[in-house]
Amino acid sequence: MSANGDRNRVATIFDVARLAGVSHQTVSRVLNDLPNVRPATRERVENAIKQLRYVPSQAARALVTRRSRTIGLVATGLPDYGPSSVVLNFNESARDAGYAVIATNPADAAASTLRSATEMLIRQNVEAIVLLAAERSALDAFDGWELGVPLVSIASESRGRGIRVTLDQYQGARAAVSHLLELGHRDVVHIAGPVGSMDAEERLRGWRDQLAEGGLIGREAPRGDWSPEAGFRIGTELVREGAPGAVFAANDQMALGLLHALADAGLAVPGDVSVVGFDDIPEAAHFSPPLTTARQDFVGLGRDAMAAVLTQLQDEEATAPPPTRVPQLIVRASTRAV
Amino acid sequence: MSANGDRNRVATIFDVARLAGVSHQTVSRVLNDLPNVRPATRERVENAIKQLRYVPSQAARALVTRRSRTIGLVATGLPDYGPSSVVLNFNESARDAGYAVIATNPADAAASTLRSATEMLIRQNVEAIVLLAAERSALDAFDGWELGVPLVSIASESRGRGIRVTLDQYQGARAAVSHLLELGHRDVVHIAGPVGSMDAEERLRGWRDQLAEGGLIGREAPRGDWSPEAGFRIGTELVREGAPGAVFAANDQMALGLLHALADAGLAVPGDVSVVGFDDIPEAAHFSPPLTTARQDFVGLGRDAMAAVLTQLQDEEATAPPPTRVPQLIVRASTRAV
DNA sequence: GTGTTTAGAACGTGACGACTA
DNA sequence: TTAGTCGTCACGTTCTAAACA
Repeated sequence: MSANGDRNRVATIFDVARLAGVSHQTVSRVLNDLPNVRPATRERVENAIKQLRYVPSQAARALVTRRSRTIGLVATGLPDYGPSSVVLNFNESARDAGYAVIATNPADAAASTLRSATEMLIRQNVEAIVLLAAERSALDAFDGWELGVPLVSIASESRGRGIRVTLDQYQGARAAVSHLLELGHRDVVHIAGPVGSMDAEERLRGWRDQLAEGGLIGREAPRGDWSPEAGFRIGTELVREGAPGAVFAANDQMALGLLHALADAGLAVPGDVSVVGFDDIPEAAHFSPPLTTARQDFVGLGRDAMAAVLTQLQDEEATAPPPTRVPQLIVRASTRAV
Repeated sequence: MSANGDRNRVATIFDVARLAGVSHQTVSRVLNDLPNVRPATRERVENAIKQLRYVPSQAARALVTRRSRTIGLVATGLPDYGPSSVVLNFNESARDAGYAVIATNPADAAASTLRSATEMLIRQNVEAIVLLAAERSALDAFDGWELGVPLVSIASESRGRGIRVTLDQYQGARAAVSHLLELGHRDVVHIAGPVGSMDAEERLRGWRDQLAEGGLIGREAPRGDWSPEAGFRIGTELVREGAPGAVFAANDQMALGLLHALADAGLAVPGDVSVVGFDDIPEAAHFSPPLTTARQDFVGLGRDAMAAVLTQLQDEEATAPPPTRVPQLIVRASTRAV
């Protein structure tokens, strides 16, 4: 009957106070590391806390301080490697700053889905909301919406409200294409990401601009959806039309599918076709052949996002935007001079 | 000055009550969908809520109901595909059940790290804790620890306290090896995962038992750490010792590194060596060659975990363990009959 | 009576001013 | 004066019981 311990009662600050022979207010001072507590008193209180296995009620605390020590994260694009890494690193940074993270992963990027996911976070009284936005529409869903808390968006376009942190997709793409041009390639096809993806648009723009700077105009392939399957399908089409000398794929997964299609067609990489990807996922170094790609600093991005949150929460105006991080080209074996 | 709107005051239940011309208690009834509210009254209250953009304070609610509507998730093994998928699907299931998830990702699996991460969740007054445990030591860190809330662990071994949900690594491994045996292979090497990983141990055991049932004893390769690099390194060593007829790699990433090493050595897959992986990551279908592997139902696992939480939260004893899910072998082009 | 509504008492903290040695 | 301590109040909700149509 009572084997599972039916003492539901949990110790409160008053229980601690009684056991330590002080007032609850003194216990509160100890809990919050405030001064003006005699060391001996402090010790008695701390012992009582340990003895009763007392844990302060975050609910009561939040009620009176109006601070939940909680941040809401709306993350799209999971479980892909990039977004997953950002979430992971954001969580770590938040923990280091003493915040807990309530994460929610909308099933799709529809405005209504995003809003209801966010409303759940608001109901949980998060102190700020971080939006990891893959698609432009995700940003738009927040337009003209007064959340009541600061908003930080991780996105490749500067639209909508709130602070933005980002990785420089445009420069990353230019570096990738520049590498191919330096190798003497002139026919550089781009397999772009899906319409509506801000990363996809920026990489597409970088590809086009870098080619234009060399007086070239690139062939546009159909756009993919980031998946290896898309890369394979589009690669197969490319081969049918006549394979280009070089392909810049908008991410590593599509590059993988492309490699598959080229191999199936009996084309050698980099012998016949040079391939560059984007992201540097952990698998990329062991593709066949190992992939040249643009590495993104997801760790830094997660940290930037949390730093932006803290700025919003502490200061009112001091919003020096974080320095934008530029992807770094990792040259492996999938590219070669013509 | 006041451009950013210095009205920090947020509407309370009393403000709504006043505007609707009712008592705060009636508003509460409306909020909680309780009966005995006249339709006309309900409508007036709902209008007032909308007009004031009122959001109930979860803190105040949690204080009086002692329910935070929040679940803590301690996740190890991120950002790998498997754990990431489980987290993603658990989050969705939790949201469907009306719970928010506070996730924390301990940097390492040391007991102290795990405990402090968990203590943060306890301080947030989560109603239950879910432990996504890759390593055995993670489970051990919770041994003999009275959390004060239900514990559900997602793990491949049944040790420690709390309810456990799992995928059947052992049967998955047997299916993989069985496939190779049916193809006529006798020399089936296993590249196992790291010591301490429960998944690794179960897959190793499945490999050994399935071989033994055929009267065979397998060669043991050095153990890897799940990474493609480990697969490449161990693969290179295998080649030096004389390549086996078949290899069962404990996960797809190591299988990828192995494929890379075999290709470098000029060995054909599946011509010279057959390879089977584990997980079926999205990339696996486009490896060179496409990988035969054991697909895991991470979606179902996440759901199982949330179902277990709800069971713990609602009933006291009705703990029918969830049915264990068995991985499904996906046969592609990396295996062939001898 | 019965369906609706109301007033007051918790819940467990932190803020604040007052009290003591 | 001042370091240390204490008592009262407020935070915004749900619960309980009583009052009203």
